[in-house]
Amino acid sequence: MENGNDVAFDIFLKNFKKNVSKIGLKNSIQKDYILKVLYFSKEHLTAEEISNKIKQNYNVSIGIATVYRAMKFLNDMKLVDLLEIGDGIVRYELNLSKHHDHLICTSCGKIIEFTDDFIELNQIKIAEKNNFILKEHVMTIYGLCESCNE
Amino acid sequence: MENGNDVAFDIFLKNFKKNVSKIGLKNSIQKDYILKVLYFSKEHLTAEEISNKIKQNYNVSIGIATVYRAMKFLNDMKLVDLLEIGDGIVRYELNLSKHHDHLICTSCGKIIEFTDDFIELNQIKIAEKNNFILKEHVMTIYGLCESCNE
DNA sequence: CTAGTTGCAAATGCTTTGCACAGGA
DNA sequence: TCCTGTGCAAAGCATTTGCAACTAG
Repeated sequence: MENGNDVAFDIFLKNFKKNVSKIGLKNSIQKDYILKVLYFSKEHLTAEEISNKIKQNYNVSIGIATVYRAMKFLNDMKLVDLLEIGDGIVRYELNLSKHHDHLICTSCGKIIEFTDDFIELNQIKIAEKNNFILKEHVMTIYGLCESCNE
Repeated sequence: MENGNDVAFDIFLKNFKKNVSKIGLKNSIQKDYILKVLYFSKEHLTAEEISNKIKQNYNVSIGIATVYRAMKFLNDMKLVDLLEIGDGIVRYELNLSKHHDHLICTSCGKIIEFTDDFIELNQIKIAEKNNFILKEHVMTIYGLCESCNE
């Protein structure tokens, strides 16, 4: 999958490149690899991990500064979400599907995603009640996962 | 208030000191001032701000390292909660009342606290559904506050 | 050709830590 | 006295930035 062809990813990448061009910016092989790694990774990766995976999987070296700049760019484009789990290192994930939140194991660091329609609805009410124009929300639940609780 | 007497705070501080002694550790004037500032501040303060406020309000200088060490200590004692709003600087608040969440204005940085029983209940269900032993949760809603939306 | 992009290294800025000294118990 | 807490400065680390070289359009 990662080294072969994936039609969905190809379409996604093509679309991304088109949008980049549309706003007058330039595409690069580096951004392609970064998106590829984010797309095929189910995990929430740090900048360091993204760089390492590109090296491992494709034997291409990308400067860490480039990764950080790409993440900022992708975040501005609303294509990437940031996740802070409290250890001072920002993790990134592609924002392809609908909004979801996270369940984090405080013992092993495992991250599980979940979606909850009630929370999605509730945040609107809370924002309204406080006269806020809602933008987004982050909900993170901390606990012990099944394995760590044995 | 801040320079006068506040019975509630005095009791709180006395109790804190008793607990510190109970676990065989030592009290210090520095921790007293740090707690005092946290107690009377309605805001969520950074380590730097805590140190500055102590200097301004009481004309006492406390090393920033001491503040960080105190925050870690107070956090371990579950007396202080950390708040990360995404700018890379950790903010602290005394955890005296029941759990609450935050509404943050992405324009001016204003922080409003709110409590929502539904969210409190819902997190339990979500944790259970994923076989997690619930510890705590953090919910943060981002948006534009009234003033910033004019 | 021209402006955005990359890579490296240096700089930044928050937080932590080593160590000598001060000060609670 | 003994051991923890403090203060300072240095170290650590993730992230950002300056700049020269590179490259897409």
